Amino acid sequence: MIKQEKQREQTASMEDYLEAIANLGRGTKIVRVKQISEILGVKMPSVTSALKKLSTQELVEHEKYGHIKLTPKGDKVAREVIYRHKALTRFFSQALDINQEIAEEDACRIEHVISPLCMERLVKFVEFIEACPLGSANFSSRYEYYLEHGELPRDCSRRSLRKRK
Amino acid sequence: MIKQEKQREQTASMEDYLEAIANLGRGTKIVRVKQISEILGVKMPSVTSALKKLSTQELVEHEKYGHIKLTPKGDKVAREVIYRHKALTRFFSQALDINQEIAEEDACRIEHVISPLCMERLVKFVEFIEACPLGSANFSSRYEYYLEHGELPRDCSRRSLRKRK
DNA sequence: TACAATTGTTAGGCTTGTCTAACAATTCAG
DNA sequence: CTGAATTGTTAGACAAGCCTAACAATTGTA
Repeated sequence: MIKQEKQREQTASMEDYLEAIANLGRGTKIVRVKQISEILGVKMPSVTSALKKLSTQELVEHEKYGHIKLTPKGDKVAREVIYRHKALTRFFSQALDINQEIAEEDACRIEHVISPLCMERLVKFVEFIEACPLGSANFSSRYEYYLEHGELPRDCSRRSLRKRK
Repeated sequence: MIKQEKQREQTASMEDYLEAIANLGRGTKIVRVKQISEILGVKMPSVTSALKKLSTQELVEHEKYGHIKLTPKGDKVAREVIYRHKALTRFFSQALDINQEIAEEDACRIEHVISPLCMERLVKFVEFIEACPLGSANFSSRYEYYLEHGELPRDCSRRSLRKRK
């Protein structure tokens, strides 16, 4: 709970705006203030003022009543946020067996505060339990058994492993 | 990145204050404004004003220049935060093999935003990989191998499992 | 006990990010 | 092509949470 020194270059809010713009702008689609406001659950004036702020930071291109587009710099930040978002969602849904909706919600909040190291390890962890045959074949199912019954499955020891179908 | 409807009853800041007071007050120790300010990395006037706010919410007992103490209600909130803090730290350090300092830092931030379900699953997950012999005996070491070499260890299949020492 | 050092509070300012109300531009339908 | 509907912007207010400067209470010490 100790406050930390080093801080992110963008606030959670600004990261949300960048992320939303990136997602809405997929494949040359036109991005509108209204859409951003709906996705983020804020009113349009909040979007306008965020766009102004992001413009002065050269993360977004935006002129009055005109197009909205990420600069390369803004796009880079957005892609990083989206990467964290996806990785977290994947961890929660695949590794922890949490339903998509809640997995997304938590990812939305944690994506703004997790450190690069934890992020990297989480990704490796998911890769690992997906890649390792032991993981995919047995780990998940035993974990699920544990979730459901609150105790370890009978085959949860090396000795009995080969007997599993 | 979609903004969510339901929100916590306390802000991250207020949770931090409650957590700090609980930690400082362990075993009838006297809690001081100065200490809180140092732990949280804020100035004393910020603490005073937070205490005022928490008093009106009946989470803290505090009179001018006097003692600082959590009410039962405040203590409950604090214990929940501390529980999340510890569980997250444990997950990062034990399961992801992240050093204590960074594990704590991330826990400090994530403890304020993680959902009850993800929290619960994370706890179960750590319990599971600690309890399951397969986990403790092999899982960790194989994960560490993977972290270090970026590829799966040779024994990462059921067939070769019994050969492992 | 008195004064110096320390601790705590008050007052007021600042930033971030939200909102509402009012107005302006754009778009669309007839 | 023009007026109505929609979309976007501006202006200004507000809450949270931090800060500094100034002052007040408490504590400790000679």
